[in-house]
Parts: sequence; structure tokens; C-alpha cells
Amino acid sequence: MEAKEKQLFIGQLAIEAGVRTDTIRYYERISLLPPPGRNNSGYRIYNLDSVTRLAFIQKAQVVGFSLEEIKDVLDLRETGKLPCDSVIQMAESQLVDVEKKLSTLSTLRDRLKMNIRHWKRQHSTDACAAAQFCNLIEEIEIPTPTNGNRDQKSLF
Amino acid sequence: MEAKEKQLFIGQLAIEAGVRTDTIRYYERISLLPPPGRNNSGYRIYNLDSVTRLAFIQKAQVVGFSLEEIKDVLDLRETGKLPCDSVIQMAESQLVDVEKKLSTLSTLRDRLKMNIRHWKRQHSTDACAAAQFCNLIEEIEIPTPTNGNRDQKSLF
DNA sequence: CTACACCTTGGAGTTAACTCCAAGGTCAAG
DNA sequence: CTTGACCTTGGAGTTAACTCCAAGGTGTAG
Repeated sequence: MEAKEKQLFIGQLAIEAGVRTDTIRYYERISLLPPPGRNNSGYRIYNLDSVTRLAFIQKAQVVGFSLEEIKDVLDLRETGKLPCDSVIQMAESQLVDVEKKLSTLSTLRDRLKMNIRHWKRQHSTDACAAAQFCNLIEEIEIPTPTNGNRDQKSLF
Repeated sequence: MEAKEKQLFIGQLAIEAGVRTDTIRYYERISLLPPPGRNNSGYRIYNLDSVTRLAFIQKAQVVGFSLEEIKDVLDLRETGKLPCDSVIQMAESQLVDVEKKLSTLSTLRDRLKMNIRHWKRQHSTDACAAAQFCNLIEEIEIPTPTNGNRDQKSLF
């Protein structure tokens, strides 16, 4: 009477995960997803873990990881035993970049909020908001280019 | 005795702005930069406004604009009179996305901070931090995929 | 006046991350 | 037993944003 492991074909997985089947096959090609099981006629068979993994990939992408980096992280976990120090270093360098993006974004948010409120109030005015919209972006503090060294691979 | 407008060749502009000359020429090709003046031998001549504009582009890129979107915004400002309502709409939809990214990133930051502190304290332990690093990402709340409608061009 | 580091052009190549295609096999409904 | 919605493959095409190249002109330091 236990809930049995739900089986999915690629199309169903794609729907669950909100991606295209081609994307799933592409991820498999680049080894971002492990080769799945097959039924007798060669159809790929997935389970809910695959949904989770695809969700993981999407999350990591949203916060700025490349697929390559995601693969590295996933591989690290799989083997579970590569240099801990470098993992910590990786995490720290990410923290720095995350903080920078955060500050850029929160400045942008504040200005957006203010300006939208302002524009809406004087909505009838014929002066266009476009110019102000540009100033808004212009005034953003840009964080020093992530890292002095342009050749070093940055994680974000 | 007034400070005279500083003139730059493309290589100097590239250094000022922290990009490559090829990038500048590329931006010109796609009309993201206006065609600059030339000296008698055909060399492009820029001034400090170009540095500003390149800085603008970089800032906009950092907060997630595509070059196409940046061009639109810049064009809007140039003409200064296209539909204000749509500018406001654009800004509002960006606000929503910015808020989402902010929340994703700030969750990530908090967890990174916590975990780094933790890892450093138990640095001598042989258990590797990699697994925890993955959990950290896995636990991030992912904002609903930006917009139900996947065909609609999202601004971020 | 000769190196040598700059500049010019059009066009081709690169990378990441998909996205599509053709030709064909599978399977459940009617 | 056919129709239509799935699935398979290898490979080619796409998009954004660069990045590089060859063949040649420019300009200034020694």
C-alpha cells in the first residue's frame, strides 16, 4: 500500500519542471543530468528526483550560476570529498558577488518604487517619464567590476 | 583657461571604460553607440560622454538588461516622447522581477554567511562541506517562474 | 626614416544555452 | 488498423554578446 515511485516520460517531466524536452536532452548531453533509465522501447524514464534536480538547476541559474558551475557543484556533491577549503573559498567569493548584486538591485528597486509612485501622481502631466527612467539607471552605483583580475574565472 | 573637452581614441576609451575596443565597435554596429566623430585619417574620436554611456550600459547589464533593452531605453530617452504609460508599465514589471531576484539572492546570502561561519569553526573535521553547500542552494525558495506566460518577453 | 604601437574594415569564429529538424519507432483510442 | 500524440537519434541552426583576423593605413619616439 506504499506510494509507488512515480514514473515520468520526458514530456511529463518537462511539464512538471517547466522546461522543454529538448532542454532536458541537452542537459543529458552535457552531463548535467545523468542518463536516465529506459523502458523496453527506449523511452527515457524519470522519477521525482529528476524534477528536484531540474528545480535545483533552475534555482542555481536564477542566482547566476552557469550550467558548467552547476555541474561542478553537483559533481562535488556526488563525490562528496573534494578539497573542502576550495569549497569554502568558492562560497566566500560567491558571497562577495551576491552582496554586490544585492546592493545594485536594492538601489534599483528603491529608485523604481519612488519613481513609479511619482510618475503615477503626475500622470496627467505631458512630460514623459522616459528621461527620468534613464537617470534612475544612471545613478546606480556600479560595484567595482567584480574582480580586478579579468582573466580569473568568476563564479557569478 | 577652461578645461578643454578631452578627446579619446578608441583604445583609450576602452581603457577608461574597462571594455575592449572590439566591444565598442560592436556596440556601434548594433547602434547601441552612435557613430562617433573621426579625425582626418578616419580614427574614431570620443569624449567623456562616451565613457558615461559605456558606464550606463554596464550598469544596466549588471542589473539584468539585455543590450536590446538598453538600446530601447536609450532611444526612449533620445526621442523623449514615446508612450509614458508603457514606460511606467515597463518599470513596474521590472520592479516585480527585481524584488524576486532580491529575495532569492538575500536568502542565498544569509545561508552562505551562516554556512561559511559554521564550516570555518569545524574546519578540522574531515566531513566535507560540499554536501552542505548543495543543500544550501537546494533550499532556496525559487520565485514562481517570473511570469506564467512563457512567450511574453520578460525584461529580466 | 624606421620601428612599433596604434588605428581602419568586413567578415568569420566563439561560447553558452538552447531549439529545431528529419526520419523513424511506439502506443492507446476509435 | 489507422490516426495522432508521444518517443528516439544525430546533427544542424539560433541568439546574444562578444572576439578575432587579415590586410592595410597612421603617428610618434629615437
